[in-house]
Amino acid sequence: MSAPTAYEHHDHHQCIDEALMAARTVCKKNGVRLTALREQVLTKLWRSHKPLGAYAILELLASEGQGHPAPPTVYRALEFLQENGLAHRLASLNAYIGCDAPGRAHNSQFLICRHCQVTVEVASDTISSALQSCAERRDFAIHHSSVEIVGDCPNCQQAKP
Amino acid sequence: MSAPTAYEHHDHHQCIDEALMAARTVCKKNGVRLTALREQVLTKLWRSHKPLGAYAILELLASEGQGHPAPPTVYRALEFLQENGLAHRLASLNAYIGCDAPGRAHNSQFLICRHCQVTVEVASDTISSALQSCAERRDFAIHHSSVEIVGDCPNCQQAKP
DNA sequence: GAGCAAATGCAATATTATAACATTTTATTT
DNA sequence: AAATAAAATGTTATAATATTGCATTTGCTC
Repeated sequence: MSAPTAYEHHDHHQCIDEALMAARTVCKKNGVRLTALREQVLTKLWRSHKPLGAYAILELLASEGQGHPAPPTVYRALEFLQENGLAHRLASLNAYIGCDAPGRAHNSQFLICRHCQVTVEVASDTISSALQSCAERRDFAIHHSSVEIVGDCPNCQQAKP
Repeated sequence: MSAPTAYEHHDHHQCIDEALMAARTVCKKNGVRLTALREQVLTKLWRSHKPLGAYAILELLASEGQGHPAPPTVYRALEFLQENGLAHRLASLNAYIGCDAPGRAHNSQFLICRHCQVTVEVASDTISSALQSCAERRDFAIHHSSVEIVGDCPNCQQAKP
């Protein structure tokens, strides 16, 4: 019984709830505070299986009554979430997404659909070790890596072939 | 007798010249025009083994007398160079770099030094096929990918350990 | 050289992100 | 519980990156 991928129909409410629970656990363990604002931002990210831009999040917050926050508010929350492994930034999109596996070591890659933008996080050991061996061969010491694979997700391949 | 990597000392003038020759060949083959402006931008990219931001290129152009071009000028040249496989955009840096192997199919990855910014393009089959098999397993059809590995290059590891 | 397409110039503006400083909230110490 | 320190958030302004739309020029074809 593995978790459904974003492409499959699933109980999305539950999916969000689980993410929030996991986030609380991680924050407790890290001795940091998952404040209301940070939790709201994380929720926005999880409501969407698509990456959200910082300004999109900003609008979502504004549209939900919480006043009209300014950019730094969102960027700081995103920074916090990233530092604690609860969210990722997708460089090729300038957008952010909730992390699939908070708490676990982070060596993830992303499959980004160029039609529907649904984005799936994967943690492929094969890819990781390919990166590692490529770097080693060149005496390069990896600090972190960004692997973003853009293409057609299963749904969109069917839809428009 | 393989080409030197960016880390090694080498005849950089020759390195630029070769890149320009290769670019001319590619453009002829593609039936497109390597105009003066495009060639200047490509030269700027090759003068540096470090990725350059669009506005940095803009300043270099300005500082070399050619009037004071506006952003679209540079962005259009960069777009052209990318379309013809002569340059790449590094998403994680919002910066651009000359392509190492113009003409050849493009399946490249980047090793970016976080200290000196020297960036090396590699074309690892191991990585490519790892990406491919990861995607296949999820019925994802790759269109293109962005692999940017950030860390410490050989020189900088020695310098500040 | 007239006509057309491609390239460039140019002005304005959109989008993404950060800096600097004031205020508020939370936790800690007394 | 009041005083203090630390963390988080609010606010304003601005930096950095990128694009749109339209005018002009350049180079090519006939």
